[in-house]
Amino acid sequence: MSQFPASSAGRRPPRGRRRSPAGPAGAPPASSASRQRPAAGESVPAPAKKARNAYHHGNLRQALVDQAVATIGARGVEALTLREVGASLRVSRTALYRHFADKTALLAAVAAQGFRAFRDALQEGWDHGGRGRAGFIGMGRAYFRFALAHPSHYRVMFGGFVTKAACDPGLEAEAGDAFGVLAGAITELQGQGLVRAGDPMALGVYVWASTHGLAMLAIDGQLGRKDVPLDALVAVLLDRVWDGLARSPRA
Amino acid sequence: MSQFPASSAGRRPPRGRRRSPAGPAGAPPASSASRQRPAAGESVPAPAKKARNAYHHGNLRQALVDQAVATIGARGVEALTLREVGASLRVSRTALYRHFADKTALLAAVAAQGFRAFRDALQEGWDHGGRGRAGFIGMGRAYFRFALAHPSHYRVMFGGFVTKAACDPGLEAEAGDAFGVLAGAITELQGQGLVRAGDPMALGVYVWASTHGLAMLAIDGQLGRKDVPLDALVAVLLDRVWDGLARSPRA
DNA sequence: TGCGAGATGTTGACATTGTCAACACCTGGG
DNA sequence: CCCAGGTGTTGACAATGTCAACATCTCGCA
Repeated sequence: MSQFPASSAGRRPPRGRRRSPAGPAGAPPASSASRQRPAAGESVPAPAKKARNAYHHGNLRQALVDQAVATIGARGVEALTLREVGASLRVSRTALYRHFADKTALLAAVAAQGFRAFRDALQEGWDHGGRGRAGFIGMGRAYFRFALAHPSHYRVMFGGFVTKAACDPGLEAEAGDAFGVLAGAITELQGQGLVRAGDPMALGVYVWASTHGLAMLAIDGQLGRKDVPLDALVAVLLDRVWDGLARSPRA
Repeated sequence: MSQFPASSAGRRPPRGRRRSPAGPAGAPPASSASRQRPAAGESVPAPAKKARNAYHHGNLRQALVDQAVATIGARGVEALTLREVGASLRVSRTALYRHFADKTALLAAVAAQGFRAFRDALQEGWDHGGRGRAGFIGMGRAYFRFALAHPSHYRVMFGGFVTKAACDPGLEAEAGDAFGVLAGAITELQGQGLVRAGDPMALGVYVWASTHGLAMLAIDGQLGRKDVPLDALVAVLLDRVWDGLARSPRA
């Protein structure tokens, strides 16, 4: 939604109702139980933990996020409707407000879930590639694999639907973790003498920006009728990025 | 006030929705081939008869685009409301439908106007920098100057609000022109022996993706916490991109 | 010159959507 | 056992994009 004070009529003071939307949103120190998806994974089988009471859902919060992820994946963010999410879960349209402050908060949770999976994907690509040049390329390929396999989810993470800083400090941390994988890899490559010296953060931003940029251009159809196939573009880009990153060959 | 020179670029046949009952499947606007794209900022001999009647606006189409650009620049795309655009121009909320098929079409026009100014900015940076390495860096800086000066407009151009191919063939052409400046520069640099051989398209995508990625990350606040100032990131990125592009030093 | 067809603009209406308020239900801890 | 509060429900509302029907203006042509 708007990052600006709603132009519409002033919001009434949130009278007693609004339970702590900031409480569970960020990092609820009390309930570690509500936090139950540490690893990658897209869809989750029904929790089925508590025999659903027909009134209390059991784990509505996570179910809402999963449903939102599913809808977004299938039909895009713009098609996401709170009412439909509720209906899909056999729950009224406003049940969601017991778990999220508003639609943006739901999107933030969706983004956070994406960042966790994303981080794992990057890490996997780096490790699996052997943590050298091949690991770097592997990480890059994993980046594109993720972005192109879940373009809509990726857009929620990076498309400015959620303003991280303002919205959810936890989300910013998740995003930071994903970046951390990249920054760590660069530091390691520097240690191996494969990558030039320099602030790993700045170099990491270079790498991230390049991959992110190509992913976004591809997702948004900006590369439409270029005759070069996307795979080739990815390959060229990763090669060029590596060359831009590599230790200068004569010093 | 619009952010860009109010160019009343080539008038095309009005694409407004035709509500005529007999509308034969789209009623293709004849003579769309005569479309031309003058340089942004250029003023076509506009219909001199301005404010003529208070009923007919004179040049509502361009006024709508300008107003949309202004609102978007001031308060972001999400704050853009057709009703408000109309009200600002002293025109009813649906007057717009005589000139645009829907809101997306208006955004497409906004994007197209942005692409023209963008192309000119890139060209200017390239020329002004002397069409060598300095020109390349100048073009890159111009890129960021534009994106950061008009972040919301930039998002409309690149943020997937408009799906180019489907929406407006003209828009795709405008975007292609902007990219063409970059591709042309690369070709020229190859001719000068400064840039490695290879498909200029693919190399151009590499450069574009890198700059676009950093611009997007910056605009969407993804770099928030990093202590490295943005200027430094830009400088590092352009240097790295150039190195990745430069002729391999020993082959 | 006069006129009618189409371009341009207006008002009314509607479905959709996010969100709030007030209320109902359920569950766990004293 | 009982109630405080978490969880879910219905009703309502304002904002918005868009359509339909209508009003007004302009220009090309007879």
